[in-house]
Amino acid sequence: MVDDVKSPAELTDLFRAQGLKVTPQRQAIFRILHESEVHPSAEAVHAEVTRELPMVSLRTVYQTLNDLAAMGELVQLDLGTGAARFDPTLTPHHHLVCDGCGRVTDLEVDFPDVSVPATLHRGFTVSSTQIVFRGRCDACAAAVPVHP
Amino acid sequence: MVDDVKSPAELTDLFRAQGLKVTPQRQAIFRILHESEVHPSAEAVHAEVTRELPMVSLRTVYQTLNDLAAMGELVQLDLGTGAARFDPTLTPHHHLVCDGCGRVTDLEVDFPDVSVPATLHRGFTVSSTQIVFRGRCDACAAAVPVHP
DNA sequence: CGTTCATCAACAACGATTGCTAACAAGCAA
DNA sequence: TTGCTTGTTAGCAATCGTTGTTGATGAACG
Ligand SMILES: [Mn+2]
Ligand SMILES: [Mn+2]
Ligand SMILES: [Zn+2]
Ligand SMILES: [Zn+2]
Repeated sequence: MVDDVKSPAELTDLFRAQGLKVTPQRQAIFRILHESEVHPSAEAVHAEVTRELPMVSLRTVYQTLNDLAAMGELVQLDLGTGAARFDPTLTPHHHLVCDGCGRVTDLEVDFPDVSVPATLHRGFTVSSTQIVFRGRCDACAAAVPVHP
Repeated sequence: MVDDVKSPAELTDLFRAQGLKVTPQRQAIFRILHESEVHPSAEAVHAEVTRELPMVSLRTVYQTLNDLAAMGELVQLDLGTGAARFDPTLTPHHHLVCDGCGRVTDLEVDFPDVSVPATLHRGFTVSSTQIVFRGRCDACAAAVPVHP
């Protein structure tokens, strides 16, 4: 079972409960995240939002995404693709990252053997484990047969 | 057996073979990388270099680190710690990243079970697998006992 | 020694993100 | 409804890490 980002209605309640106001801009962001199958950057969310509300600033999008991440309703990923990616899937999972187009795909597989051996952790306390498989997605592999 | 960055002498030969000149600045960078136990950022390398050669510009450091990375003699890591880190250990391995101080520690352990199941890779071709354990190093765990 | 290339300084510029602030508008009370 | 209060927004400046540009200088290599 996958723990996804809450529905726009639930996020609305949550924001009100935190004393935050629920604006049309925020509601649009809630909706976009809830419907998103990808791992959008702030820019990408902004591009979506401005299709409905052309005047929303990128600043506002960052603000709301940060608020959601701070509440734990959204996961911020830094995968070395330039911009941070926001993940509406809250359950811990891993990722395939395409070096060609930057596409991020979920890998919902548990690797129970992956942990730091007690003899090697030297006092380090692990709070999260991220596995990133880098390579090329089907589309990018087809586009560049041999050499770039 | 660990495949480390080549010695200053070897890198000197390599640069000459590529038609690149070997300057005191570059030699200092070669030496620093060869002696480094950490995963320095370009800034950190620059700070070291300027202890010997105070006039070396950060631009030159970036240039040389990029040259080395392009030759495959140095690995550039993006671990979400702000600046890129340069890794003198060339053998594939994994990392512990401290969320407190940004320290990066090697984990030279092989996890043979970590791979993308054939039923799930959907045409994705994996070229590298990175495992990052995030958490707190001993020093940072001690510094922040309960709450920040 | 002469050619070539690297370096330097001093910038500007970049992309991603955050800080600042004046103007605005949502929420609430009367 | 009206008006007040306060959170929110848009717009812009600024930040950080990194790269591009310039032209003058100097060093490396053959
Ligand atoms: Mn994901
Ligand atoms: Mn390493
Ligand atoms: Zn791709
Ligand atoms: Zn630490």
